[in-house]
Amino acid sequence: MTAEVGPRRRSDARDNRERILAVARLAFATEGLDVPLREIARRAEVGAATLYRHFATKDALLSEAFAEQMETCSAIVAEGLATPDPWQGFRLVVERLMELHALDRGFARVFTSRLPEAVFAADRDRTLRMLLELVGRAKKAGPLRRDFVIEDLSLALMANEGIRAESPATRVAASRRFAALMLQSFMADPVAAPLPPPVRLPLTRA
Amino acid sequence: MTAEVGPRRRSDARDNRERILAVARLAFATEGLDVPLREIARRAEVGAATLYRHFATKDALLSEAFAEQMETCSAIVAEGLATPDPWQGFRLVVERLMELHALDRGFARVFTSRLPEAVFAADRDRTLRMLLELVGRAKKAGPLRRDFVIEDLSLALMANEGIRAESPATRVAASRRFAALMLQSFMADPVAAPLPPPVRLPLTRA
DNA sequence: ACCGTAACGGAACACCCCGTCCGGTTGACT
DNA sequence: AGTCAACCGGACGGGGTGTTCCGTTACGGT
Repeated sequence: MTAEVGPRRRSDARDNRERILAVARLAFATEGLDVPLREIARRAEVGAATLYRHFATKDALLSEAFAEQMETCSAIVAEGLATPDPWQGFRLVVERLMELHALDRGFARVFTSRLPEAVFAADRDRTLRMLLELVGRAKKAGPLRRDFVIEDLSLALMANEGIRAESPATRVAASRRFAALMLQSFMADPVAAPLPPPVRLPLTRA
Repeated sequence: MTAEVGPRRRSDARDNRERILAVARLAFATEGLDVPLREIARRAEVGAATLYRHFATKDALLSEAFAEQMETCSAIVAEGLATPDPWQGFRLVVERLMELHALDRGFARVFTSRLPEAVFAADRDRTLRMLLELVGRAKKAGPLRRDFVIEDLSLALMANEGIRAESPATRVAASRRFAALMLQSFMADPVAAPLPPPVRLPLTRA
């Protein structure tokens, strides 16, 4: 799936493609999905048509741009699954996923929606299976409440998306506290643990 | 501020105004804030200009449309404050506010943003003061964790907003479970209590 | 050095939105 | 009934977005 030589491509085209992807990733991450394609083209110093020649539609661009993050998700879950203590693994997954989603608004949005573009479906399913396994272990080991369902994680991630803030830093800080709260509520025999510092939330304008 | 007779108005105009408000409330509640004004005008069987004559700008319409819900919020908090057991009061407030916000997406959005249109500022501040009082009592009584800050409620409400679903019913169900989870994490000496039923989340498309 | 063709970029298309202006219509008071 | 202000709906201008058209450029193999 990578580095197929394919028909010899012109090198400038290849460069443009990379540049567009890089710019798009940054833009979507920091500004969300509704960044105009024109703007991305402009920042990549490319005409609109060029962008469309490389990515037939906006969705296509989104899929490609987020493939990387999708793999990061997989990796996070895999790491959680590899952690000896299932609860620690679960906790790590929740914290890391939420942080990732807080840092990349666009990806968060795509992740909780469904753009079942083939690119995603595979990773998604694999990740989901690993998650189910991890959840099973964490329940069996005791700390995760028995009535937890995988949808509760979706719920938590969607909710995490709702957290808006002026700066990414603020958003991450708020998200961190939120993750700690959620984790607390996921415990079978909860113990009130200290939380990350509260965040002053200067409500966003839009 | 209400029912000023003012200069005799034509009755048809008055009717139109009411109809527009009713339609707008419904539309904003079920579809969010970005319903085109034209669409609202169309549903109210009124021309665009008519709508603008009654409400100078979209923000003006929003303010008027949500004034009612804003009062409902106040009422909820007041009721919570009037509840003998502070924790029960707090719990009631969280549950009711979240349900209200789940039922009315538009209002939720306006509430967690700041449209400090004079109409709101007053209610908002009053409500906030009551909330602080309630939080203080709930902490003093014991059940609410000491490191809870009022921003955590904002956080929870924003997060609640992130919960998307196809139907309002699904959204409310999901929101209910979410509220229960959050309440659990707000407790100083948490006891894992049963949760509302989990919700299958057929991820939304957009 | 040359030239075919892949790749390019700006402008144009089609659509949607907010907010305003205009000529015809209708309610209410005399 | 008559009159006039207030109201009405439709058309208009300005701005924005995803996507496509088409004349032009410049890569890269010979």
